[in-house]
Amino acid sequence: MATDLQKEFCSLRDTYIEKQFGRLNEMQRQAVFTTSGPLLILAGAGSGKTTVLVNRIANLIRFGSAHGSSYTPRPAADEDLRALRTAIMTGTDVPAWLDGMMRCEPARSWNIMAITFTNKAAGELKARLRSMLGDEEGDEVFASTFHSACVRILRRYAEEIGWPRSFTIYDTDDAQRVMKALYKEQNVDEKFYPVRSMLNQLGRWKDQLTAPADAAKEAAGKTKPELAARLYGLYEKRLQEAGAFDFDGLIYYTVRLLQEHKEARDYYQNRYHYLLVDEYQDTSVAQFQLVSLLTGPAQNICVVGDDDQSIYRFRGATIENILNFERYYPGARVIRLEQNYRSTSNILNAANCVICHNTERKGKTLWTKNGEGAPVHVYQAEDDREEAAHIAEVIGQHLRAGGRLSDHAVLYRMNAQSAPLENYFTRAGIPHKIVGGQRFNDRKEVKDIHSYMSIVANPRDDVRLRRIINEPARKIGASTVDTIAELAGQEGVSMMDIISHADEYARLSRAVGPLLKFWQIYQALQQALDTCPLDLFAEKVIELTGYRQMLRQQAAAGHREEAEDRENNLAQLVNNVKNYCDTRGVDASLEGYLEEIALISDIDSYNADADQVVMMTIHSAKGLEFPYVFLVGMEENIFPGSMSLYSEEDLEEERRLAYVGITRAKQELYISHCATRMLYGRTCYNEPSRFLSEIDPAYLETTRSPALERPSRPSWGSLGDTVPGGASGYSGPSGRAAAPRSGYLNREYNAPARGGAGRAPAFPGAPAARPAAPRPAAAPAGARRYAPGDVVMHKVFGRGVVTRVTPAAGDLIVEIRFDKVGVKKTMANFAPLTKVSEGEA
DNA sequence: TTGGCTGCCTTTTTT
DNA sequence: AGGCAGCCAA
Repeated sequence: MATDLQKEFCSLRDTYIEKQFGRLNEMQRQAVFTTSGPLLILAGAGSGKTTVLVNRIANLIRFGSAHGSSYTPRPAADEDLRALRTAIMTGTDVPAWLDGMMRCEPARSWNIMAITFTNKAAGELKARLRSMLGDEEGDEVFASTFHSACVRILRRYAEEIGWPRSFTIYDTDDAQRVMKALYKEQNVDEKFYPVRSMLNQLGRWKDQLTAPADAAKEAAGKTKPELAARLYGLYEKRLQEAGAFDFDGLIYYTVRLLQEHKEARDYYQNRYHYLLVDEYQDTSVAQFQLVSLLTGPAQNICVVGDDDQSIYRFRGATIENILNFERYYPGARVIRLEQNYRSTSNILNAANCVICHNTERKGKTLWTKNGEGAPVHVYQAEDDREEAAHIAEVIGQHLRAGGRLSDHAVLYRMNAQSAPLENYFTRAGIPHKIVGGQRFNDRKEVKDIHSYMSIVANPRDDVRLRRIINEPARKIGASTVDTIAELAGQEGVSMMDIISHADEYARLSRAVGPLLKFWQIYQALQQALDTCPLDLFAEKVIELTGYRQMLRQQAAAGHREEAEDRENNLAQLVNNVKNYCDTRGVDASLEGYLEEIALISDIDSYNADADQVVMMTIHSAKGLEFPYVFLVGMEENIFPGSMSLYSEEDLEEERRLAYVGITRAKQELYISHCATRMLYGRTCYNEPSRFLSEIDPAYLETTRSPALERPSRPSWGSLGDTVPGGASGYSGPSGRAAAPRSGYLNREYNAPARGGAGRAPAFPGAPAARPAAPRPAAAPAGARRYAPGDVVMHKVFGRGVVTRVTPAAGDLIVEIRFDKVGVKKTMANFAPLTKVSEGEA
């Protein structure tokens, strides 16, 4: 029986704990104080879910389930109450001797596991835990991505399920190579069943935990599924032989391991008492199963997600996980976080309007105490180029008013849309960064060198071996490689084993020279690994394999630009290895490095600090926020994409994507669409997106391009205003100069390759052979010449004075000191620049 | 075996 | 438009 003193102590303790989390709103606090049992937090965009996660972990560690309980480890004394009251009043921590009474069944930090989807999210979580709990305690919480968590588990138990401890991780490209090899062996026609869709199918099976045998049963009698199921079995076998997992395999086999091996299961269930899962709406069946296996009977599982932001259904995410959470876990608590701290109400209302049109959702309406803000700007552009110009102009206005470039993000549906924007931005001299698209580690030369490094770490890795055995060319052709593979298959050894005694096989006699030479190179690499630090090893790989020499030759043979680029990328690779060594110190290992690069992506290295406009797909932008967001290409066939127009489910996913895009904006949102656009080399006329018409016009402010107000005028009629004298390219005095290679202007130097031709289009996409005739008088021939002292008007940066002019690559680099935004460099032929007055020559 | 040319296809993609 | 795969000629 609790004494009155104890009761009072508990109530004061509640007050104290509440105050510790006083900056949270009521719903957030409820989420934090629900410490045990299954909990589903439906967290709307911008509702502070990371804050909730971090605070919930902090509460688990500092107070456990003390809040709202009547537990005290010993009878409370007057002195205890007094100290507690003081702490509450002064806002200080309780004295150490009270610590024991403040907590009930607290968790230790190493008993907590938090799983996210991206390295970036995991990193952010870790950083915030460190700052809340202190470095030491914060680091002890296991926060990682699904995939790294699985790698960690498999590194411990892989042998239990027949994989080597030092397994390799295959990316999509590796997987494709395996599948293509299988197609060849099995005489499957790629046109009958494209490799991509085949791999998608296998991925879906793995996401759904369907084993090859079950897939075969399910597929019986249907030609295509039967083929897929057969290849599924072969593919998995092939990967096991290579000692590799693909991305889906990492999850799939971890689940299998935990299902089948009690010891492994018990280990993790005893180790982790509390599980938290972020972005739960993006989990697959397999990931759900993984989580529930790790949770064990205690069911202390907390998942955070937003069904309205589920945008990876196409990759196996099942929105049902979130919709059915309560069915899986009877008695689960559901808490909705609907207060938004990010956006203005106009932006939020627009987002709500759009998402309301979906039927498959839990239902949730975001609101905010932030003001109404500006209406959502909708701009109808003439074409994609003019859309870019308009965005640049708006950014320019903000800059002149003191805004920062990095406050602006341009978001699009697909990577292909970045090209016209990027063109305009580089030419106008607007610093920008494209996130996503071709990743550094996906570049051919980088992948090649990594493949060499992989086969040193894992000689069984036939896929990577095939990749580089003739790269650079060493007279080991496809037929030789096939023979080796066949021999390896017959003898049940790896291809490298065959190569190491190539001279013993009559069938390889023709290629025996090159093969033994390759074997020598391989041995030299192994030796280099044993004797050098890792970064030097990487350097030696580039050298010993002849890769550098090959690039040098290509450079000499007239591909200088490309070959130099590649060599620079390899230098960067060596740099990355060095960085890896520096951060890992004595723990650095080849396997560790390869694992890291396999699991890291472009968005992870996105750094919001650099003052640049960011451009990325909406998918990549999930989880990010920006004061000013431009949502471009809001057109039917683009957004929603033409592939999704005929399926209600796909359309709903597109709509969620639109919702994600809209809710990235904090202060102002600019949505634009074009009357005309170039897509796949074809001119398209797309209607404005249906998502636009779903928004109540009360939240919108619509403007059109001036060019569209005069529909009879040819479209280029307006170009002259923005690009004076565009047609008469000034060619640098001596034609092409060597391109300097620094700064954000990098790509511009290459751009005007058509340089001195005199008929170069003002912009890509502008009519190429436009005669000099219909151009406004404001742009006389020769307007492209600038001299220091000239006063110019730039469409984005405003008024400025030319400080320096340098000829380069058939164009002029004009350095201008702008009144409002400081010194910038632009290209004379392409910048939206007008001369106001001549300087003193 | 290599390289060049032609013809095809084109979403999104945290890992 | 552009990147890639596949085919053919040397």
